[in-house]
Amino acid sequence: MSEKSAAKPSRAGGTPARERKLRAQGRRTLRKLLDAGREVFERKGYRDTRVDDVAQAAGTSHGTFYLYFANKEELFEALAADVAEEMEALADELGPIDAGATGYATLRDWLDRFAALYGHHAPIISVWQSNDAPRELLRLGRDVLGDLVEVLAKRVAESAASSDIDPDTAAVAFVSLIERFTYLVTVRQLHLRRDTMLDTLARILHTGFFGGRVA
Amino acid sequence: MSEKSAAKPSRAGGTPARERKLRAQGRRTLRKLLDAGREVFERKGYRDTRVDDVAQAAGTSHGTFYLYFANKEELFEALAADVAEEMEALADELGPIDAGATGYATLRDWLDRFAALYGHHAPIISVWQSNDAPRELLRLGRDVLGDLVEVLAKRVAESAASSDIDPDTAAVAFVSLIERFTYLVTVRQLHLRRDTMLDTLARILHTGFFGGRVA
Amino acid sequence: MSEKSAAKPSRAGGTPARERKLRAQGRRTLRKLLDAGREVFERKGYRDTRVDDVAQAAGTSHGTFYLYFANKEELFEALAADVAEEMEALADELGPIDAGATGYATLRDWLDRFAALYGHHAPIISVWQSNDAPRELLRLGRDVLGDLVEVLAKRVAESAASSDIDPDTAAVAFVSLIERFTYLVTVRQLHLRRDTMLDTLARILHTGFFGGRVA
Amino acid sequence: MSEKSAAKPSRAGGTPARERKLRAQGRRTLRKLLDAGREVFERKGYRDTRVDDVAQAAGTSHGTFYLYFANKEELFEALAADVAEEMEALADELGPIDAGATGYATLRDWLDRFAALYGHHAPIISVWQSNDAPRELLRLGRDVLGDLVEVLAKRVAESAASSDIDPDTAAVAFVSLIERFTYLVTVRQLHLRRDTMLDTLARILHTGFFGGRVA
DNA sequence: TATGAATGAGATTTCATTCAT
DNA sequence: AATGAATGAAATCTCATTCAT
Repeated sequence: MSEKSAAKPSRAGGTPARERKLRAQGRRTLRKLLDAGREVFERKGYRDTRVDDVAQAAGTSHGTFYLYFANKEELFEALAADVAEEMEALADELGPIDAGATGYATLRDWLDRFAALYGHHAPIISVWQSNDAPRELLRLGRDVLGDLVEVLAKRVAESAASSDIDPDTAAVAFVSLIERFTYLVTVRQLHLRRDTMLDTLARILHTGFFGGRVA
Repeated sequence: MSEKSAAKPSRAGGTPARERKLRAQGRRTLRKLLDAGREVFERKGYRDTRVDDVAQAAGTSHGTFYLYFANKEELFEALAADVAEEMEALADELGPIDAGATGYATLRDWLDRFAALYGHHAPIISVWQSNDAPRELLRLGRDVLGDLVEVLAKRVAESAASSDIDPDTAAVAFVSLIERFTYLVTVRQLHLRRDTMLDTLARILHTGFFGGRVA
Repeated sequence: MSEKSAAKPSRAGGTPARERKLRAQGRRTLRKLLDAGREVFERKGYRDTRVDDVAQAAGTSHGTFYLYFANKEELFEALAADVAEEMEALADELGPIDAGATGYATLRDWLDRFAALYGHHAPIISVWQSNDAPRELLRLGRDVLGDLVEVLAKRVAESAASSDIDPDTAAVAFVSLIERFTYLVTVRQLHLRRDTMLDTLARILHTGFFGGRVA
Repeated sequence: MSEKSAAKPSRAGGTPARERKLRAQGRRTLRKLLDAGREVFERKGYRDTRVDDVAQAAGTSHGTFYLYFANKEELFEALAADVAEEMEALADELGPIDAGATGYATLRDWLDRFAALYGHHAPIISVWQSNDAPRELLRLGRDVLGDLVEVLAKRVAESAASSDIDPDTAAVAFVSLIERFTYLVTVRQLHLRRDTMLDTLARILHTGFFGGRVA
């Protein structure tokens, strides 16, 4: 389990911002733009977000935006970096999963936190997966994914089920399941009770990936 | 119904095409545009595809495109309708899955066909999931998804595992897994051996969702 | 008073049609196009009428149109020529207007026929006045106008009022009044009772232009 | 109300301009676009005017136009609003017309000003009458017309001639005459001496509509 | 630091006209 | 004689980015 890193990557802003030393007012404007970015990306999606929308939502002018970010993509990356960091931290927090009740509990708890994190950052995450995202973002998505896969492959390999299944394949499958499931529930608004959902997911994953036995 | 329906929806073309009567040459051009569409959408993604690109790839002029489709979206819909139809047909072909070797075999076989179909149409499918697709396409994606979920919920409900898990949640989870997994492997080009992949997936899904026991 | 010319100018069609010898079918198609033209020009106005609209309304194909007319303007001219002819004939029918009851009656009767003719052909007429009509049409409008003005200037010059007013100015004013008035009533759909309208117009014109005295 | 209102409606510009706060330079550009609009509309007519033409005439770029007006129609409306305002002010200035020399003089004077105003704004006015103008402009034209008709109906009703003629019909006839007459003289360039013209018009209108008696 | 102003490349779409069958 | 097919010039509008104050 890694330490939560204190400083948010986004704090530095984009290239233009980093080339200057920001004073109080500058930092305030930077923050307003980041907040506005989150809000607008969520509302309109990455492609349909205009730099103008962000500037307006931040209560600044169009020109000001370019004092802090080189373009829309850079703003998004700043936001995404925060999320990626949190995601990677969460990946590190997944400990070994045994086939018994403890493993089940550990798994369910982790899923709970995963879902919460995803729910919180869904608009950002759903962009970096979205295929027609800019290269740089795809890379970032791949990195986060890679981290998750790596941890999971290790956990699966340690587990009781390791004789029957290929850990790497399984890890990708595991991530696929939780990622897409959470996406559908969160972004596409499938309505399912949270408890049922977590119980069922945990049960399936525990049984399917970790040789879990029902108590 | 597991019959393959003979007529492809796309054959009719878009609104403008349907309002004219096409002769041999017209049908040929329509076909060229559909083929070009597939190819360009695959290469550039939906958003980055220009009507001009498609026209050019089809070896026709700009204006000709609009003789057959009202706009880019209509072309995409024509292509997507074909895929949706095939997907729904495949959903109908999934029979009951028991907990034994037969169930495993049935499942593996079906996954094989699912992966093949997905692989063939990945560029189309990945668009209609992609969040910032136009409304109409989202609806289509949701329909296909709904069909899959419906069938799967039924199969899970019939199965041995039904006492521990909620069939609807499970169905969504199942679809999430196979859809996203196939996406990652196909579009994002994760390299895994096909047999290992299918074995592992089938094993996991059989155990996790259908109470499967290792032979 | 001139003879009504028996043959309608439009019968010959446009340049392409005149370069061929039309047989029965050809003449039928020509007629269908002329009728369709009238109808569509009326419905959409000159500028917003598409050659396609006319062809469709005539139940023929786009290409066929060009077998009979070189373009939209030529079709319109064919239609307008008929109207111009009728207008000019009507101008010739205006006899002398004396200051007494006979003059009043003559005037009222002629106005009645003018209004009827205008009402029947309003869509055509309102185009050739409309300022952004093509040159050729403007010329045609000017010709018709010139005819009316010429006759009226003569009638005013003959009349009792000729000492106080300039016949040419008066003629233009007269035509302006009846033309625009009829336009407003017909095309812009001002609702006025026909009898009141004719009585009032005749009274005003008789008094104002021809020294008419109330009986 | 016969006060000239100080502020020109056009000063505010179109929708986009009103959503921004203009500084000195912005106001200058706005003005250049309005002037250019007047000039180009006059030269080419509404339909044949391209946004590009206006931008070029204003010495700005294409995109700049859209910073101030949403489209060609909005620019025209801004210009037309000014004219409409002046027209309505002029309508309000027409006082009672008696049958004697005073009435004649009042009428002649008002006609003089009407002709001057029309002459100044002919290109704008001739568009809003022109039948295939956009809806919004037709409405504006109708409003101005309505104002004129209203005042005139009142003046006619008060006058000596009111027993013989219907004031509403007469009002429409009056407006028709002066509007179309001025149009023909101004736009279609009929050459008549201004004095003769005004004398004749005033004489005719005074006699025909207001029971005027020659001195 | 902030912001209004300007730019222009680029995308979409329409439609008159010509052509081949 | 008829008609479906193709073309491409032209017009509209958007928006990321740069500039000047």
